[in-house]
Amino acid sequence: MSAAPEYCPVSIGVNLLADRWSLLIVREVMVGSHNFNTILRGLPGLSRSVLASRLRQLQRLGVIAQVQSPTGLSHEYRLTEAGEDLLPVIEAIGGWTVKWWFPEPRPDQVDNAMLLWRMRSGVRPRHLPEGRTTIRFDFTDGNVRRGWLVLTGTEASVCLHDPGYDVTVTVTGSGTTWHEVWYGHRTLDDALTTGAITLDGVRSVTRAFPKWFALSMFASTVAENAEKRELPSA
Amino acid sequence: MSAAPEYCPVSIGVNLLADRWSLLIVREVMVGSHNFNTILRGLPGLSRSVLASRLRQLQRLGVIAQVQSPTGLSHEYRLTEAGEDLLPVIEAIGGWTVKWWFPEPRPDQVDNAMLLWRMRSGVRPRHLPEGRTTIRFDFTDGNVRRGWLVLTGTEASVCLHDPGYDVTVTVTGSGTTWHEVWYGHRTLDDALTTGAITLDGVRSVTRAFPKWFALSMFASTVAENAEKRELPSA
DNA sequence: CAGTATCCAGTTGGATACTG
DNA sequence: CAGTATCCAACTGGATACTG
Repeated sequence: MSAAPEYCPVSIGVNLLADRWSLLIVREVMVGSHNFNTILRGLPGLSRSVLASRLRQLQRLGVIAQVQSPTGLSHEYRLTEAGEDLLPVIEAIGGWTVKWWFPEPRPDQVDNAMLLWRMRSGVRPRHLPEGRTTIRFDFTDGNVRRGWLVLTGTEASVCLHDPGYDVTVTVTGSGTTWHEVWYGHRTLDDALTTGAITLDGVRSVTRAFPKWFALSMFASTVAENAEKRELPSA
Repeated sequence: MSAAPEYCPVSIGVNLLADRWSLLIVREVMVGSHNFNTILRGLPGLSRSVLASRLRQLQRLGVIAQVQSPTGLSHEYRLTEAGEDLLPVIEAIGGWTVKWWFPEPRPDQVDNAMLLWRMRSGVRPRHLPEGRTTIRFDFTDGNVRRGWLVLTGTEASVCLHDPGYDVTVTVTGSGTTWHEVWYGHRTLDDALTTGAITLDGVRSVTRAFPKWFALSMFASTVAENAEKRELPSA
């Protein structure tokens, strides 16, 4: 902020957005976290005061807005059109990282709770039965060994303690395997046929699994890169 | 750096690249600044110590490399393939800014010297005569009132004092007009036909002006946005 | 629950002088 | 020219407690 902001699009943009949290907050809102504590939960390491300050700035920039929630009782954070327009920036950064800086996860990077949190936003309720669907994940390794994804037509939530609902499908596999699948290092098909991951429960839901369960937005890029590396020069 | 880096492409990428200078340094190298002081010159507000530190980090990241210069006497900074791959990130940020945060320049944002510096990297020597071409810019307003662009087949340099060469073409116009043209708020054609900018000198060079003189990489986007704004809803 | 206020340690970064 | 070393002021950001 010391130097006069140069009149140059890249320079201005970098000054507005390029800090440790702004884009991550935008991404978090983009994938479905719409209130303060939810955003905070999705961004480990971010402190309350910094989030508050960044939210203010992003509102000033017209990237995020506070709107009345459907109930009208409260308000929530939503992206404006300018905020949605940051998707290409986020994709470009993620795409670059995936190409140049994204090895398979080390064991200490495996965080099952965070993975469930990410999975939550990938669910496509259109391909699920009416009413509530409860998926229980049994991880055979990692920091958290069991978690629930509770899905209704409009909402997806993560529980780390038994919510008490009937379990529609139980998913078993190692946290490492799930990370590899989610981020595209390994295909779901492969993990299922080798038995690294197993699905048990209501048939219609397990069979449609790949339909309603979306992977990370970078999974296909990671997979392509892995292929290229295996075929060094065509 | 306090929190454990999350295993997520966007998060990792943001941590690696999203600071006030890294991407701007990459851009500066990309457009033709290959040594320390040249980069420094292109980035007002950046201090020597910070540049040194960022260059080290970018080398560590494999984005920039120090290579022997053609003469072999010295070395220079060049982008690696990973560095060139950051172009989409830079374009995405610049594109977003141009769409949402890029009004016409205020008078105090007009910096003719910096504009010449930017123009330097847009020159396409293919469309210029053999040998040296010297363009003199006479600005009718702004911080710097006269500047020279000295172009050879392989190099383009900026002088703020008379280099002494024969002037091939003299360009006259206000700094504000040039900013508007360069960044796409106004077309060169328009500025020439209204006489806001005039070109004098060797005919073949003036006639080919739009061929060898490239505008900012965002000029076309700025122009498109301006059009859209004039036709509110089609 | 959704933030704000306060405090303080740690880091960043600008200026300047210096070295090879 | 191409950086490095040093110094110090300013800012950042985490922790915690507090308010509506």
